[in-house]
Amino acid sequence: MGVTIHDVARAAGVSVASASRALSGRRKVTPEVAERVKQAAAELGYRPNAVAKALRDQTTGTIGMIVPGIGNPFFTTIVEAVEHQLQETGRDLLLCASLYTPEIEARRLNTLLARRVDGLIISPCDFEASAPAVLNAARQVPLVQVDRYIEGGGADWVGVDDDSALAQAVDHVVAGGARSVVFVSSRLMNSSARLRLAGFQLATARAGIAARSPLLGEFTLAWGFEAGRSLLADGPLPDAVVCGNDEIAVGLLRALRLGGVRVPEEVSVVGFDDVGHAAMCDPPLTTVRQPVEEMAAEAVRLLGQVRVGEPRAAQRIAIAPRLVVRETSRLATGGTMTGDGQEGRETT
Amino acid sequence: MGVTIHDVARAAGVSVASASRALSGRRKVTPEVAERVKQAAAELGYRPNAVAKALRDQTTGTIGMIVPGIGNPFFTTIVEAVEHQLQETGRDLLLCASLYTPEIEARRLNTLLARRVDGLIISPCDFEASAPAVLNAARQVPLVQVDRYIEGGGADWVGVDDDSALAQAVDHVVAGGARSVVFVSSRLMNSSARLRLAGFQLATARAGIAARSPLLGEFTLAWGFEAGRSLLADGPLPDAVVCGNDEIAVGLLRALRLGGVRVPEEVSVVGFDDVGHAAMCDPPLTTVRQPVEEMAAEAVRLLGQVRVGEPRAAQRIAIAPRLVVRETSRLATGGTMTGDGQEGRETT
DNA sequence: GTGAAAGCGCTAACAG
DNA sequence: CTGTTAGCGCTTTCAC
Repeated sequence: MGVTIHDVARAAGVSVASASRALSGRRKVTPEVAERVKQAAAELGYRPNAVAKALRDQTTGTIGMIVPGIGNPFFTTIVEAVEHQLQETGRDLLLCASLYTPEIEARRLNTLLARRVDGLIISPCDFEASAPAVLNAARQVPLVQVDRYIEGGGADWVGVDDDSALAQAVDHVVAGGARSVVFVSSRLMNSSARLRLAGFQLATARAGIAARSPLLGEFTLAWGFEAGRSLLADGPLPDAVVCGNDEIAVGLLRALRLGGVRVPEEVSVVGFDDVGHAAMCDPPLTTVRQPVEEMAAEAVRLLGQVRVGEPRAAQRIAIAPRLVVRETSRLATGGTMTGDGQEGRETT
Repeated sequence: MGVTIHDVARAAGVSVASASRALSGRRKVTPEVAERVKQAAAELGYRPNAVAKALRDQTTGTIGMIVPGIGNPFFTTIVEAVEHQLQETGRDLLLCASLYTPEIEARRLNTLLARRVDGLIISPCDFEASAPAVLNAARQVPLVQVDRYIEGGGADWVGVDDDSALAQAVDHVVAGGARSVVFVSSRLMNSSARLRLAGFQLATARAGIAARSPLLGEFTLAWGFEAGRSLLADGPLPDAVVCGNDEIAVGLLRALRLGGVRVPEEVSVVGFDDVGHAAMCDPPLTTVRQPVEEMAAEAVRLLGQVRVGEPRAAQRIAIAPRLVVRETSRLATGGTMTGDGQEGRETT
């Protein structure tokens, strides 16, 4: 470690200024000088110091990202997509997990700000408690929220259109003959949980069917499993269960299976996200696919638009999702699907 | 953005040196000065510039991590564990995905080196092709490999004891009565695939049972599904299938189910990793649990031991895994397990 | 086209 | 205990 541009300049017999110009190519130098410098750099194994460059340029080429947890496959997918988007523009991702805790989240925000990230992409863990830290960060650096957001609408956001999503899910099970349907999701500390519940209630009201009181816990396999058991224990089963995410749906499926309930013959189940293993559980899960790549692309694009200190209306971009029909839901015709379990039939 | 330590010093009526000392607390200042400085910093909303500090200190407090892909839940888990370990010591994670491509991997290594990470944790995607770039990086900065490693043994590594893992898996299905068993895994471009196949062959030889020729593809759900189909197509089924990871196992399970094969009555299936949804698939998967937290802790600890340029024998730490028996494998007694599907019975 | 020098923000000598 | 100053490695005026 430790060959600097001074070493390169000396070896090439030019000034550091010329060396810098030759290496960056952003300014004219004699071809002969350029050649000599590049040669020297290669021979010495010169590697530009990004830290020094960052200090000088006041820009790090680094984007900070904070998600509640990397264990949740949905967040994983979105991290992956964002990382991919950033590659395109030569930037790197500084990744943090808030572990679903506003205090940790605030701390992570501070260290990212201290590291002078050029922008921040965050899925705030708590609708209310996350707000102060997020708004404060947004004052310092371009910030866009993904999936979850904070109350008050003070910062840009890109996510899915939950109303559309839930309407598709509810209409689908209703078309399959469901007359009573229950929603199993997370407690309402985050925006996704709130929006999805609201969307569900709207959709069931519009469809004129009985929405039993929702079961609210966490976005986890374990909660889905538990909810499934309590459904089994608490009297007559609903015709359909709509879930707040796929993890819940998979856990629920497992509980129903253990309880001897046939899906979809007795109960239809619909998930949300379409994570990788949704197509491989048994039966393959009917779910609402989040447009993750689009969301990531949109988030990165938005990030480039934001100018700190330039007052401008906060953008909210809700992308319409698509229902992917697999085999946990009854079809309108009354039959069930067959297939190889890999690809579902998609609604148009 | 832009309140510096100079601003704080001026506001407090002291020199930048005193301000720095007061803020860091690493040197004596009058309590009264300390108070004034802290007050001024708070009022101005001063946030130390980590980039400047890094340039000055020649250390960034940043660890780079490169994994083949974030889509694979095993890597996700390990990233999560490493991130968690780093938090403890106030360091941050610069995360990259190589997308299973040595060229991209080499490029990512270079940018991490340019960013002057204090250390590197990598799971090299290719046993051979990854070697030059990884060894070169190891020459510049402390580097430890996790899970996968490169040929030649030139760099530190921490992972699982694959021989022990496969022995446990094979012995378990043999105890359950299996006389023929096939191994479904990834092609041999990475060390995990090689070691696991070797471990499998060793274990079957020792057990004196028929190991049919292995099916080698990728560590994905899709490959597991495909392998399952070809097993169904290609004549008599084996008594047991041991898989290179859980993704493969879950895909395979699905294919067998579609083919009308009962698991574990007709075929036992064993996975590898014990990722989150292994307990929730149907039936819950018997698998070998990777000690991910220990691996991450060990990797971070090792990183602290390495001194670049100090020649020292490369460490190789193989942690023994544990077989988690769930319901895809026949037990020695000939029966199958029952349970809530959440926790498996663990071997001691 | 090239070089000298300033300066990004910070901390650690080094004097006082 | 406090202040002044050098310098981390880089790019970019500003003169020549």
